[in-house]
Amino acid sequence: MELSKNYIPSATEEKWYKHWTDKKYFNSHPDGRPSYTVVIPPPNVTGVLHMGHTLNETVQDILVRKARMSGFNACWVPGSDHASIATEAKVVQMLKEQGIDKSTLSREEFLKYAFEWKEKYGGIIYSQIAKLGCSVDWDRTTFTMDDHYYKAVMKVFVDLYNKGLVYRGARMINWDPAAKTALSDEEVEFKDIVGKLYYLKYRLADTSAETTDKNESDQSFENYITIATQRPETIMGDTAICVNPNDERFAHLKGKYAIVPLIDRRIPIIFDEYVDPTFGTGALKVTPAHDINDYNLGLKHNLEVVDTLNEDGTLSEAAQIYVGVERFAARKKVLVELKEKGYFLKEEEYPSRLGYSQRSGVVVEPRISTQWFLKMKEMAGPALRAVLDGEIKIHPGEKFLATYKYWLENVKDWCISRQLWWGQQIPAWYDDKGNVFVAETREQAASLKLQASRAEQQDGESLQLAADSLQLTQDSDVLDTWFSSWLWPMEVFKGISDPGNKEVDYYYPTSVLVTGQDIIFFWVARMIMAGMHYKNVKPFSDVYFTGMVRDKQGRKMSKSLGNSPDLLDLIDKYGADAVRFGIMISSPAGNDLLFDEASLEQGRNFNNKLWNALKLVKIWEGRQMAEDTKEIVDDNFELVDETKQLFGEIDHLPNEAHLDHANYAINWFANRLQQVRADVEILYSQFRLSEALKVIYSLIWDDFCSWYLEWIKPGFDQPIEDEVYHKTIQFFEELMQLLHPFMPFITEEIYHLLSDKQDDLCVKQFSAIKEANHEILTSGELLKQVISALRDARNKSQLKPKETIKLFIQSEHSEVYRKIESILLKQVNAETISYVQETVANATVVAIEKDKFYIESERKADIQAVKAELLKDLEHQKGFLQSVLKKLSNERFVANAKAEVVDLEKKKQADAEARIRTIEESLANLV
RNA sequence: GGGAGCAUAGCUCAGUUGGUUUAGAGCAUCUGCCUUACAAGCAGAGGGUCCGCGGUUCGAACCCGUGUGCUCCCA
Repeated sequence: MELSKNYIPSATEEKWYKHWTDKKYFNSHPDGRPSYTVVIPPPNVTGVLHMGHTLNETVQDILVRKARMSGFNACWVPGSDHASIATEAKVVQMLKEQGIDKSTLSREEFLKYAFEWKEKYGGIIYSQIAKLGCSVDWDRTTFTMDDHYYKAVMKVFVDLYNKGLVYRGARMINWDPAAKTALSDEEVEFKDIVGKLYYLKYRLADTSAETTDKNESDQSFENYITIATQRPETIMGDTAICVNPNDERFAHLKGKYAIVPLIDRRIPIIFDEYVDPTFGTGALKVTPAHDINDYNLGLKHNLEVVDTLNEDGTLSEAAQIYVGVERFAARKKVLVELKEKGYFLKEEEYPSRLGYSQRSGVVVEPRISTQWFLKMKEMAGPALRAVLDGEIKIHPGEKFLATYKYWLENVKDWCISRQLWWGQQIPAWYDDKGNVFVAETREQAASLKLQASRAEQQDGESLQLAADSLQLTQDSDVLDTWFSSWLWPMEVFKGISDPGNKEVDYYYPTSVLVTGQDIIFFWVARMIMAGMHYKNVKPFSDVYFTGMVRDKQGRKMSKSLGNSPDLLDLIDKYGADAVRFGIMISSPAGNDLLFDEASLEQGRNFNNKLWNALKLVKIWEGRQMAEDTKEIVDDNFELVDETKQLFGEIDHLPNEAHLDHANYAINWFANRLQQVRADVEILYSQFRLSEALKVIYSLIWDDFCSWYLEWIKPGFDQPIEDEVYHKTIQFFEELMQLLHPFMPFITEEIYHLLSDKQDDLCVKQFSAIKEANHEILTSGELLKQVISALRDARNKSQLKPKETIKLFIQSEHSEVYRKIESILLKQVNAETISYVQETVANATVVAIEKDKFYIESERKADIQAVKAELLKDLEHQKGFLQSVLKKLSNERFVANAKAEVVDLEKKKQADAEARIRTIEESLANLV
């Protein structure tokens, strides 16, 4: 079969993904095997996968595929969440473009449009997940608004309400004036800004007169108090001025009143230690409706609450002036008027922080509003314990444990209601008197009301009203999306809607949760809360936090910066395997990763390397020697003596040495493979996937391609021994298996091209790892070292690759080199190798350990260059010896250090001395 | 303001309980090669005050203190 020059990903990716899904390899059903369960962090239904998702999904796929190939019943559940605010905003926008105003629609009509929109665009994200090669069980795809999921959310809400954990009340909440909904504390992002502090004069009211004189505003400001504020547009909501009781400057104002500028409201001057006398002027204007701290002051001092803002952020009737003007425009107008009327003193720059809505991006308005809340203190305890006790392990732990702990210990109640339509409508019903009945259905709510009225009036006669005739109105708000996604690890297996079912018993708790560190509170902590509350069992054993994906310059990827590449474009350009490789190789666990397309190029090059190695091996196919099929190496990779003899007796073997050195190479690589497999296993267990990939990459590129294949490569047009060929195919297959979780497509493709297969790599189980033989590994390292040093010497002597050399080896253990002679011969392009006892004159000399290698060639050796090289090495060795001697001559070192350490230093000394002798002898020879 | 993390080659990072041949890798750079799988490649090389200062120790990239710089979280 003719193989293309380069690997073409597009040709194979679709084919294999279809094959895997047709074979139902990704579908999981409970069985006797241990489960390995992962639930996808549901991307929101409106979106497309960005680079952060790509990293995330790749990590999960690696873990899941590895588990699937290691005896586990791997189950990866895909899905998406309904993203209340984001989706509603998009649907509203779409309707607007069609000339439809949301306010003209009924709830039902709007939801019909929203579901249509979801059907149309919700699938994009799934096709991207598939493109990336993710081995999810598509039959389990879950959406947070699915019927069973909806019911589960209702059930949980009602249950928590009945337990007294969910309550309704008027509180200061974060209000998004663009989305016109409440937000939770976590949905507010604070940004540093340079704000302005405006100093304003408030006249003091004349205490002698009960009512203020209309003419007062014309009077000069003889008696006034100066306040500093960042929000002059809120002065119309002022209901007090507060000063510190210990501040002597204001002591005389006790019991006095001040007049709010522009609207002439008379407000008391109150005293509270909350006020910092050193900030601003030491006098604080108190606006209980528009600041959380002022709100608390208001509660304490029984102040009036004047809400001067509408839900869309414009000034309300209560403001009296500039009604209907947007808040920031109003600020400008108010300032102008304050200046005109002489209330304005000065302004200064002031570094501050402002809260922005995570969803709409507008400045969040603190607002008093009646909302539904979940008590968090009660939920936090078990969630904290599960992590602190180590039941759930966080990776990387040192970074996030403290954050997690702090949040849970200081958590405030969670505002769970949203003034939106897209989402689970709150299952609370009100009667005309404002009584609330919380139940999963209207009927149950009605019967609750019936019961309540029965309890109230014993008279049964008036209660003939049927439940359905009761005029109940359902709460028009929906629940925060996170109030549904916190049930995710349970409800994807219907653990809430159908508790105790077979599936949830088998798959829960899940194995690992892979997600971004930015949703540690939004989602991770709350999932742990829900899991502990409803199952009293952790939702997952490990949490793996990936870092943020940034661009090359370290900036966060964002739509506004336009620095986030399109995933499908990248896959088109480099192939899915290369994208996976690129993002993983540059992604140290838990650290942010600087995304650079160069790493994808590296991935594509790696694909190509694999492809070319395949081509080389395929050239040998059919060129194998018809041969006795006897094994040449046994299970321990040792050469079987019998086989050795057998080959020795076969006269048509063209190059006995070739088999000999091929056997050496096979033995070495077999052990090297086992060694790396063991290393990779440890790295997996520590979630150090980036390093695992690096190790595998190097094993394939360096050890397999650059060394092993070169060592066993037969001469041009020469045949290859059947056994060497098959052993090589086997190695190649094992390497593909090892790499498969990281780069599933090309590995499956090559696996099948190497030889005819009935099975698929995707589900091929890993064999047990064998203990590697360190002797052969060390020997291989020495061989590599010798080859590299001799090649370096050739380079430095400016020998062309084609020019041959005569190599003389002076060693006390020449048998070591005789065993690998033919490899050495080929690798350094020597025409002969001889063993000598004496130095060889006028040759380039290379000293390695205690052995000396002389290179003789047509080209005269550059004695000066060789000498300089040796002197440099000598200096280094002497310096090293010095440091060792310094330690050994230190009595306290010898007395205190462990015996092994001292012995090691002694060995270092002996080795260094031997090397120095070798170098000095070589130098002497040069003169 | 409170807390956490980080600082090692030009860049991105490893470096396990302090001792493992006077610090390792990948990428980038430089030199030489179109060598019969691969120039998206091969062979080789150079490159470090382990952020500064102080301490503990026989011995510190590693432990402690301190300063500086960066990042993140929280208020």
